[in-house]
Amino acid sequence: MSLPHALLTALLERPCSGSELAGRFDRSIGFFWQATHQQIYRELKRLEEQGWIAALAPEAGRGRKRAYQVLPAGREELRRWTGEAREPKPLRDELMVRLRAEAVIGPTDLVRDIESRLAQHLEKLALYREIERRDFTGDTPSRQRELQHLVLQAGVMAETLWVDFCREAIAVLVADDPNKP
Amino acid sequence: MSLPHALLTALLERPCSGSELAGRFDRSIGFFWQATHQQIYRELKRLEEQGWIAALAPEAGRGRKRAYQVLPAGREELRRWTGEAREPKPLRDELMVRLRAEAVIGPTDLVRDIESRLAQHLEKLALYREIERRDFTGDTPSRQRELQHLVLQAGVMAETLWVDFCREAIAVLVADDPNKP
DNA sequence: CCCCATTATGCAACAAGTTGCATAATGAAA
DNA sequence: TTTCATTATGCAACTTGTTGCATAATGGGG
Repeated sequence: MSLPHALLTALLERPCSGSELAGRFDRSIGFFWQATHQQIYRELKRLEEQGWIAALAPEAGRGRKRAYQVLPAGREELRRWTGEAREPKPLRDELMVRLRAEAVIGPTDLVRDIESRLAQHLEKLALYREIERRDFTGDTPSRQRELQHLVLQAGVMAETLWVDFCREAIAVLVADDPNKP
Repeated sequence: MSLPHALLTALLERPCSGSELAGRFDRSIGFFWQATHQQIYRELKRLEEQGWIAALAPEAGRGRKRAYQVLPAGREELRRWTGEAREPKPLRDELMVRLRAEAVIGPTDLVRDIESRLAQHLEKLALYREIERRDFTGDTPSRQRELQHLVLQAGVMAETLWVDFCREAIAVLVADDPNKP
């Protein structure tokens, strides 16, 4: 149950409309939490019914844009949820299943996919580093900025891990495959 | 759509019953892919209907234990799926949402939860290292063993990343919190 | 022998994620 | 002015994950 809380967080950072939220979940928030516009609207409706958010007056422009803001009850719920004890989510990635599958089946095209993944992770790592340079350079930041930087660093660490892992995987997959040079 | 393929992989590694699969998904396979027994039975039924697996004769013992094995069509499907191009799954962890939430709300009990997580990740890292020492030490292994080792290494890398990240997070959370020493 | 605990299988309800499709409102181009 | 493209919102169906609960079969203990 994290989408409602991700929405509360995003709206506390900046009140905005459903479609703007969708855009933010495709980009900045989407680096660590993803959601489709269908999900977002579904959840916004629920949050409103629960009295955690309220819609503002509709805005001018194309469509029927309507912004939302967090109410005190919503803020309190987010505080409660943030501080509660929760279990870490174990690693769960289908690439691991595929590696185990190739182990038992023999050579497949998996190594090509991993090469493609390596490129994608390198690209994303470069993007994160660029964002870091652009947004988190300079003087002593506020606590808020430090925490935001921390979340970005998690992304950097994750992409770095995947880059390293892809390289190792390629080495293993190529080493014993008679069809590869 | 990975549970069916995880099941095919597990059954190719070793034919066994639904409840044994449930046990393996709680332990070894569960290090990189998790599933409840309800899911497993649901999926086994589907795999059987699709002609990818077949049930063997019931075994002696408590309950109604029935083992499954993979059929040629199932093996072929697993080969196809393993080699196909697939997108990497982006980072998605509610701890990131919570850190962003604390950034906008102010101090909560999140640091206590992260301290608890640090302990859990250290413990799991030690477990993985022990498994590595026990199962993957010695001479030149087969390709299969190398790939299995690789998947375990992914677990080691992931736990190491979480250990490092928890430490950084604790440092940031504690640094500016007037309620912490 | 009977009872209880354990093992094995599986139905059901609900939540959350994914994908397809739709309507309403507006702005820009012809 | 009309038409088309874009923006914004949202319903619906399905899949996958989560949790509760249930029945059948067997073994062990009293």
